[in-house]
Amino acid sequence: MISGHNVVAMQPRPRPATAELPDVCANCTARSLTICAPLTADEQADVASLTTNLAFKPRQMIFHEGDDAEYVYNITAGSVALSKSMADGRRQITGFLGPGDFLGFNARAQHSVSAETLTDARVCRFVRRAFHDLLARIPTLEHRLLTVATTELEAAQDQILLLGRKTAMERISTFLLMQIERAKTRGAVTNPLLLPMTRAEVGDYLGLTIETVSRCFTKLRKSNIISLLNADRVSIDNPDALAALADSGD
Amino acid sequence: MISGHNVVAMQPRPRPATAELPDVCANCTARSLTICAPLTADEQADVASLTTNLAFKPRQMIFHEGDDAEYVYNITAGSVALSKSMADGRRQITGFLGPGDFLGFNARAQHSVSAETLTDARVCRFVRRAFHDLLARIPTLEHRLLTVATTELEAAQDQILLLGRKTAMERISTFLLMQIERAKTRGAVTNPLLLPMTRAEVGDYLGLTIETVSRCFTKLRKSNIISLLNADRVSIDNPDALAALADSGD
DNA sequence: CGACCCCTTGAGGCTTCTCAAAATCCGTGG
DNA sequence: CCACGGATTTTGAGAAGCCTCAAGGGGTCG
Repeated sequence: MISGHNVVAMQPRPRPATAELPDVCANCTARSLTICAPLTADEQADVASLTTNLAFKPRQMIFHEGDDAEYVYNITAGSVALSKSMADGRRQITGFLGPGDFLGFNARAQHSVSAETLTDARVCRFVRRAFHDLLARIPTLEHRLLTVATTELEAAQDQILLLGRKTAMERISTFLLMQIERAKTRGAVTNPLLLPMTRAEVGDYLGLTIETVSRCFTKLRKSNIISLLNADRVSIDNPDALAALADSGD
Repeated sequence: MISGHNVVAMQPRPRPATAELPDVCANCTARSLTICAPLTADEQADVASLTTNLAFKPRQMIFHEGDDAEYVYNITAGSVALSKSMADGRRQITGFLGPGDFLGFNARAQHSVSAETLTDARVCRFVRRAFHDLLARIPTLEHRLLTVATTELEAAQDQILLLGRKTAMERISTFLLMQIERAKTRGAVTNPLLLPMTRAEVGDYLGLTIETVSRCFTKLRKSNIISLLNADRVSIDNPDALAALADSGD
């Protein structure tokens, strides 16, 4: 058996048990405004009229790799993991997304990754075709999306460097720093840092096994660089040491 | 010493010895047409008026990671490698580009990767600011660029899966199949396949050492799946076996 | 023809993975 | 409030794949 993921027995793709929210979600419009600003009031109404708001529970699939890309989503609350899997069950998480991020915006007609919630989550859903029409109507929106896409591309390049050339300790250190930055950007508490993902998910994101992830956390703890208040609550005691480890090994 | 690249002694960033071509390159306009089609004649003239055409020799840097992103480039001929490096010289190639691909189109004001030619190459260069103005003037162009960016993002996700979860044999097999697809898309000869990059560059792309790359090629050769006519000319004798190896290990 | 560079091959070591078991956490129910 | 059960995390021992270091082979260009 090759490295990879504790195989979750490839379920026959249960459709997500989504719950339609009662009305157009105020958060969504607010978020879209944040993302696509500056839009006119008419444009905002245009965007809002196309959205359906959905709520997901933790560990629910929003869509699967290979599915027809019928919808485009914008996350309004919660965390989502994007992943790709191989036939034998090995899994790679390509990114963690949060409020404001787009999901399922593909060039092709099929989704290239799967999307699974890590926490309770809410999304605005657009019919794909309508979303593309919307982009054609609102160049500001398309421009904004291009900026988002190139930013994601840069993040992907960072991840490629991490996976191709960094050691386990460097990956974990980089990951923790990344999560701290995310929390800052979101205005969340950065210390102690809350990790919404399991060790298995961290491993699947960093190209490591769950055991290696755990061992690295332990090593950081024994070096007094972090403390584990909880499996998913990390106190960052020595950020400088963490930054040093992120680029120069152990 | 950690895995990585046969250190090329971090040169003090020699400026590229570029050569200005005499006039607006016909290829460039044609290429832009290919890429941004359908543009009106006026729009084409608009694009062409902004370009400077440059020629590069093999192994020349077009720009470095961290440099101010003064220009955006479009490749009209030749191959280019994008890479990121770590302080100790470990290098990761994030992608190989060819005719029609854009270079240096960033959200940020600094380049996030370095760009180096693999072969003789020609590029159309745009002043960054002028290029962004151009996008604002020609929504068709911006739309096309968004499609390009999302396509590149999907390629990056494939690369992330490869680096995070595939074995050396799987990486090499996947790589060869990828190169065959590229050649097909370009209308180039697919068999024997011409590899414009060295073993070191293949290694830096696949997150492997030069020795491991070489050993995998040898193994494929001894399995009668490929033949090496030359270090950089590969005959693909059993594409099906290669495809099988790409996803299921050795 | 020789020098240089790149590629190939070999031997040994190290990081990470695999397999296994113990410890801890957390929700549930008494 | 405490006990129980399942899941997750941690820890340990051994194996394996890939890397490191080293040397030899082959092609190209002056």
